[in-house]
Amino acid sequence: MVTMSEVAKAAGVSRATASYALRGDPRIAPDTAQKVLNAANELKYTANLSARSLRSGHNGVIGVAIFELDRPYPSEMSAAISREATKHGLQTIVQQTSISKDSEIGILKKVTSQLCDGMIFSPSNVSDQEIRILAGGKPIVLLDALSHSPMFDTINTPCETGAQAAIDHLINVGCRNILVIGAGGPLEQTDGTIAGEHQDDATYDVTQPMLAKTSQDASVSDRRAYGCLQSFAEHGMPITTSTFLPMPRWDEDAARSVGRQIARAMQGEDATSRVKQPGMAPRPVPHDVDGIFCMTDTIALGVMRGLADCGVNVPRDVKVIGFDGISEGEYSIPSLTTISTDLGDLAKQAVSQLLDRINNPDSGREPEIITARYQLIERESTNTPTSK
Amino acid sequence: MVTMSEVAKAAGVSRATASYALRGDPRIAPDTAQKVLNAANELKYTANLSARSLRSGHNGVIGVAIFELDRPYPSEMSAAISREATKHGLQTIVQQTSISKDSEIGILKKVTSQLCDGMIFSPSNVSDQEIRILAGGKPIVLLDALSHSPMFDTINTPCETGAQAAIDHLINVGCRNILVIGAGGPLEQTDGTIAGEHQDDATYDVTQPMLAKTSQDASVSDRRAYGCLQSFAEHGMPITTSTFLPMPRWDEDAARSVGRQIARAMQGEDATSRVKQPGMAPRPVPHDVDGIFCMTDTIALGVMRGLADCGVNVPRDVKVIGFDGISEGEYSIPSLTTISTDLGDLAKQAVSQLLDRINNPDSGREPEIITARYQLIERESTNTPTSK
DNA sequence: TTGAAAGCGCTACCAG
DNA sequence: CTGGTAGCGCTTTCAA
Repeated sequence: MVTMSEVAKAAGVSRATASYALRGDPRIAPDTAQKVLNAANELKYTANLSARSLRSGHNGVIGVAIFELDRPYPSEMSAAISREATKHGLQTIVQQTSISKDSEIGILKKVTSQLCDGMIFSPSNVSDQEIRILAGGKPIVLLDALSHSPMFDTINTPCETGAQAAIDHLINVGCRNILVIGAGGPLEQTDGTIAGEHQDDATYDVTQPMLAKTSQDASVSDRRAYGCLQSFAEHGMPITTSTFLPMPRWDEDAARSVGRQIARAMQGEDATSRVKQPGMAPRPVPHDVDGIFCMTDTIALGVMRGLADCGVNVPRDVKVIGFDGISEGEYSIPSLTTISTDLGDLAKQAVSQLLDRINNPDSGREPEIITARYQLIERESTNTPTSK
Repeated sequence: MVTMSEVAKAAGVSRATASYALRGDPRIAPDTAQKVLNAANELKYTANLSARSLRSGHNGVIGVAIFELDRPYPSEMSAAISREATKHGLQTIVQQTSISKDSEIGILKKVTSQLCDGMIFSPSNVSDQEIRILAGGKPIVLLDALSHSPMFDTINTPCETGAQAAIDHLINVGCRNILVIGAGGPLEQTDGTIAGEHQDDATYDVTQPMLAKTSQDASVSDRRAYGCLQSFAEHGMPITTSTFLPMPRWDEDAARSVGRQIARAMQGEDATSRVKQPGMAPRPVPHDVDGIFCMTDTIALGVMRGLADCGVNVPRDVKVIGFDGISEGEYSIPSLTTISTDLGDLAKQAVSQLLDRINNPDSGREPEIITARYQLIERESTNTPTSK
């Protein structure tokens, strides 16, 4: 491995001069600098990042820590951040935190915060407090913070407005019995049961539980549920104990199973259908559902697959809209209408905030909360017969 | 940031002793070690990776460099490697190399080889020679090398046997006019034209061009094309100038367009159909195609989407099989039959090779070439009426 | 405008 | 078994 000393010697200057010249410091005379650059090229010199990092405290690398690498949304997000960082001359390294939930903390502590000048982090199980400690003073930008007033700059996905737009869209295309999948909604209580469930599936005044919840929580699913409520309220549509169907895990397989059960309910095989999921009490599901909003595109694709398993046609029998805008939804059959988070915008904001913190470590400015843009992308899964 | 000196002081020992104790060196007395560990815990000490790396030359982190982060196959592969590395107590960082082709080299040089003890690299544009220089002496394991005799340990996807199994399967389910999408096959010449194309789509003796090609090239598509040829030969099925349909870019959008054009050809709107793709001369496509093998699942999903756009039903009108085994294919409609590369096996082999090189840098053993396992997963896209 | 020298935090060699 | 100590390669004062 060729070191800076060798370059300096080859160029006939001192190590210090070489260091300045290589980073383009103006205090070095142009021709001296050129000599050093030539020598470096000649020897194929590359700066040792560990040494640089150790000495100066930064190395031009930022970290991205996401839950899972092999899911479409996080991986598209990481790719977008990576591309954005490149525009600023930064390198990006990505880490998945999920491998073992217990070790999530250790992973962050050990690598992401140490190898990088700062990190963009999508938290799942760790609190702000813990993150602060893990980061070791390095700048952090959160993606979808878990609390309303996070300790770090935060870029949120457009949960409230996006979800509202999703329900608006379903109503616009004629849906009147809408099911929301992946969120407990205002009726879900902390013990996992559903408020008013005993009320025999009738309309139920949700004002109290709704307010109680939305003032405390800030999880992605709660914020999206809140957006749904806004839309329902504006359209004067009542919600019932079967409007929201929570899912213990947001994965495609579970969604497919839910899709199948909804299909059977729609086909009336069982008059009092309830959806069963592992680790959750059975939940009632409306028999006359004509529109479904899923918390993520992945859930939507799974549900659509489950509906197809049982011969229910989307969009003819029921319309489906997702959230995220993963590219998979463009090529699925039917293609998926979705609230597409603008990942380019999200990445731009996240990198910009992080850079500001890296470059002005002592600015002392308050954490900023930014919401990324979104776009409603209408595709086949909510087509109406006349609209095509 | 708390340093080792502080831990040592708190524990009442020297820095050296602290260093040994923290890494569990047996020469330190158990109770001394415990004292140090307690102090470290107390102070929330974390080792500085840059310093460790600078001094000892390794830090327990391995790098994975893939082309694109936001495509299913590479991201699933990275996730698998990441999980495998964890089992060995290693951390993994992932980088995408594609941001700009020009910068691919710079990225490798600057980060992946410097921040890590070694790297697993899926090459796209750089030669072995270049990689060797970029790696700066760090161990490298290649995924799907570009040459037959690479300079590094290499884990290959099961191209030949997998592709052969794919064609075998299509033939088994009754296909007689098979189209291979994404590879030029033996007839594609270095100038991009097709040998024997003037022969009016008739059967054409491909022995010469086939041998000429397969003895030189080792790209993934060539190796998969070779597997196809084996199967065709064994079944006595002739190949024609329209058996192989190359694609300039393996992306879903281009595949969808190809799918549409094939659909139109099948529907006989144009008696002499040719598939047009940007940057490529129009290629003939068989009108009576009844089975399609795509070089990747992503292409297959795009093609199926294109066929669906034009009302062609899979598997009724034509059967489709892909390659890779991405999870998307399990939930697509129809679900996709595929040659699924065993990513667990691939990851295990890759990490194991890399670890051996890291731990025995001077073993001098020859580069090893390993082929990962695969599995044929039969799903709806090749279902026959009787088989379900 | 350049050079000398002092470390960044850690590991690994020795000596005790 | 433990402690002193010399750097890993670089950046960054401070002098010249």
